[in-house]
Amino acid sequence: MMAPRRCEPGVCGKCAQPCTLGTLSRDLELDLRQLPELRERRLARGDYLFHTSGNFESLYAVRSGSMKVTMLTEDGREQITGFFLQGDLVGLDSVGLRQHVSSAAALEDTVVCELPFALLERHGQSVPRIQAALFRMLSGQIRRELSTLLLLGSLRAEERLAQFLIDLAERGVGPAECGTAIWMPMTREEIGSYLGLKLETVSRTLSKLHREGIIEVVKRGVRIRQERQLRLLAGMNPVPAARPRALAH
Amino acid sequence: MMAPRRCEPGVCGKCAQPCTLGTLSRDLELDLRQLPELRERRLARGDYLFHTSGNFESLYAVRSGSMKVTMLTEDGREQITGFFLQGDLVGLDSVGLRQHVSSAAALEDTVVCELPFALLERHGQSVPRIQAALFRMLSGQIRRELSTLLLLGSLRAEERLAQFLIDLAERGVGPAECGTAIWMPMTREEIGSYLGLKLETVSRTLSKLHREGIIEVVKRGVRIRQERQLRLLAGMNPVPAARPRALAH
DNA sequence: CGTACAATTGAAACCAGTCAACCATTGTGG
DNA sequence: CCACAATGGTTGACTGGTTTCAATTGTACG
Repeated sequence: MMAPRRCEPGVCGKCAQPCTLGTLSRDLELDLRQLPELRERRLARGDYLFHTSGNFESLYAVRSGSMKVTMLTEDGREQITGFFLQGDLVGLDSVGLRQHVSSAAALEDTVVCELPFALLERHGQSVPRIQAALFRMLSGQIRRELSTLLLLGSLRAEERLAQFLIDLAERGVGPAECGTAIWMPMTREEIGSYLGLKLETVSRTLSKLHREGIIEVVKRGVRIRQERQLRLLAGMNPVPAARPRALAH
Repeated sequence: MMAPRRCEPGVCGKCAQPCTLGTLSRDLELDLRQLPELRERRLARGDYLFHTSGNFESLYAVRSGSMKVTMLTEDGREQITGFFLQGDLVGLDSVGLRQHVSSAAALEDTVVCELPFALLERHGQSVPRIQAALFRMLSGQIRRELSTLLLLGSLRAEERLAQFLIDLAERGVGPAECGTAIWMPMTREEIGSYLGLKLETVSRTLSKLHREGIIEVVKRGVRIRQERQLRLLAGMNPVPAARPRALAH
């Protein structure tokens, strides 16, 4: 029922079969083929890829499955700062530091490719195109966070959810339109943590959107019924933007 | 009355007198001395350094004064995504793109040093230390935004203001303590835009903190009276963190 | 089968937003 | 020089969206 995710070709090091490396596969494809050091890691739901304060050594490209990245506030509460789906790059927030500032856990069975940052840095030094690609990835992360920042700063619950759903949809296959199915691998509480809402509010708001016929919700599956209405709620132009991948990660 | 700002030595290109370049002066000091291309720009309050959709070409280091960076939501509202004080680097959010995704305006009379990004990129290519410094700056921006994200996602008005004030204080001279004076070059509305609050709420909350004797507010000047209480409100440990510069920008 | 977890829904409390009035400061033009 | 408008700030009363607390149902997994 739920949509399969985009799968761009590209072979990364030791992975036998073709795998998706998202931005990386676009930006570094040719050069990545030549990197022999890429390791693969398999995670079950709940497994941590790294923890806050652990040594930072690698970025991770999500091959399949999905992850959440969390941070702790100084007084001990946990908040999700991003969801990472197939093709996304995890770990950019700790570049330049010895230790991770966040933790990453799998939301479901997940496979990632490990990209040692020292290696990327070294290659960036000799290949301008790779250095530029690394800059692009870092600044891309900045912009995704800025989108979330705008969302948290000025939108109401309904609008946040609408934007969240459209973002999830557009990170799947093709543009979000009527009938598009969205798979949400995270709990209501996790959605709330990311959107700055309580789980009850998430549940209530999803129910409301369902009741109004804008979406159809069945557990963690959502189907868009009135794309136009949903975009309107999200404060977006009715016409899909030129470059989708706007929010989250 | 208000505290002077930290002033690290370092000479940047054409600027005759020593100037503060913040992170840059720490990371690139030696190499920057050799760059002849650095231009200086002077802005009056309200002047824009760049606009959304304008060509992205340079980063800007704030020598004196302060700036605000704003973004537009798709439905046209404006939100401030960061304040930049002396020594901060403006423009990182558009690295890797042709056009700026944000606008930057001076909050008061301000002087900035222009750092053409192509130049930095070129130098990063030949000098590993500079490439690493650029990575650090980009990832530093990511982490500052993540702090703001946590703030917007889980704190109440009072807590947001407390954290905002401590951040402003610590970006001044030395640690925030009782008696520390803070200068806020922005309006209540601008503070609210950044913190996800309405200007009335900002005003009311500042008044409340004043009434409780935690701070003293006189127009745009604030003096910390009960540091411990303020940190408590901000959800911070009473003891100042090892590395201050946590939030905002 | 029962425990644990996820999700839904209702009712009441509360925090922040909205609307509005008022004051202080600044700058402009008659 | 004064009048007046524009801007920034403060405060009050009211409204409303979200949170909080609580009860209930459904679902997965041992």
